[in-house]
Amino acid sequence: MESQTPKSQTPESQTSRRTSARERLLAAADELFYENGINLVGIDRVIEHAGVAKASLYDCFGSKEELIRAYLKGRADKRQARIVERLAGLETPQEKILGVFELMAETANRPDYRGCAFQRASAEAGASSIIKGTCDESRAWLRSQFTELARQAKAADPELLGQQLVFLYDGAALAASVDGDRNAPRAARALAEQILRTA
Amino acid sequence: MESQTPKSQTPESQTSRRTSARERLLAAADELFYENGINLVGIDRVIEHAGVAKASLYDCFGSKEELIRAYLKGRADKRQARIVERLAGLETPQEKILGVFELMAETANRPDYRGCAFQRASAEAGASSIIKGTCDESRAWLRSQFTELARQAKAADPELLGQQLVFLYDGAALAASVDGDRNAPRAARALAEQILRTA
DNA sequence: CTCCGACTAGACAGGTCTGTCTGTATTGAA
DNA sequence: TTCAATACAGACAGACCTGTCTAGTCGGAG
Repeated sequence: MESQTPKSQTPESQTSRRTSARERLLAAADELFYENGINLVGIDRVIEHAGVAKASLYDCFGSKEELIRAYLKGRADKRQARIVERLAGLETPQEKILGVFELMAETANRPDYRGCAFQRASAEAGASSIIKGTCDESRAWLRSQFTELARQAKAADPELLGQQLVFLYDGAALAASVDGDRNAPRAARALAEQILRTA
Repeated sequence: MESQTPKSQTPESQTSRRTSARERLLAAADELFYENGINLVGIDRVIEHAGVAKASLYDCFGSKEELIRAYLKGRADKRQARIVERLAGLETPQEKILGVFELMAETANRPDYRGCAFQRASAEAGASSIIKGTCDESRAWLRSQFTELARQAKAADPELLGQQLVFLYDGAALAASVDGDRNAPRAARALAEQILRTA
């Protein structure tokens, strides 16, 4: 332990406080942005909720837009991981497709559910291609999952079925949040099941 | 023509300029709010685009929120009239249901299409129950139309089918605007047709 | 002709927003 | 101990926002 790799030790402990501030900022941003919308939440509210200085925010992220991007990327990664994990436990492509809707039903039942973060951010993002691009990525991933599962289910037109399943997913998420219709994901699941049966 | 009804003539000519200012404001609001979102468009841009003084705006509407409400109400009325007119020319409830999706396909093909105004306003509206309420009204009306048509089509569960048709409608509108998927309404129509056939 | 209601132009107040900057405290490493 | 990095608190600038207010213009009705 003399002085083998003195440089490789520093980054971890050096960044311990930095990541702490960064993580607190991300957690606060996630909570506030998702709850109230990205445009109605100012920087000051975020740093106050995170218990962090304003300068730290701009050291870590550089701009509000970049903080929003990081918030959306975190949401996207978490949703993707949830879906992948759920699908891994299921056998047939039909079960997997329905599994996505069941997962949404569970998520939508949580009291802090406010709908799909990417739908809302897309609606709020004006000319910011950074924000819109992050949303598009996540949407494209979900659609490709549905399309691939439709292909495995030997659908006549997997692209079309994938597209239609996204309609159901988006429509149910919207109804669950905007209309407060907690049963929406189950109704969407029921329709997906019907489609898969007749297809 | 001596002096029969001097009082009943005045209101029309008196309000001619007022309505003109009001209509110009509404037209400008419709264009700017729909194109850019209600939160990203300031009062100054609206009055400049309308060629109207700021005081006139506050004389006519009293607040930005009320202007937004009027803009949404106008959109709601126009959409409702379009749908009612289209349905009147169709015979069976099945045709009528599909007619709503055909109407959306036509609307979504217009170059200035930016998706459903109520979806976007709902996402942007924070705590404003006035704005949210106006959106909810229009959404509820569409859903009741679908449900009623489903009942006429002798669906086993008209409420459920109406709900599911709204999923398709919302999902297609979202895909058409957010993903730029111009074919989305036709894909939604195709699925609606399939559901109606098997039901 | 005179008055009144609608409209215009634009200054102004008071607030919020993002982003920058100064200066200080802590902490681990050399 | 000394140095550098990290984070802190908070003032500040500059822009933008909504909403109010003053003052003046104009057309039509009495």
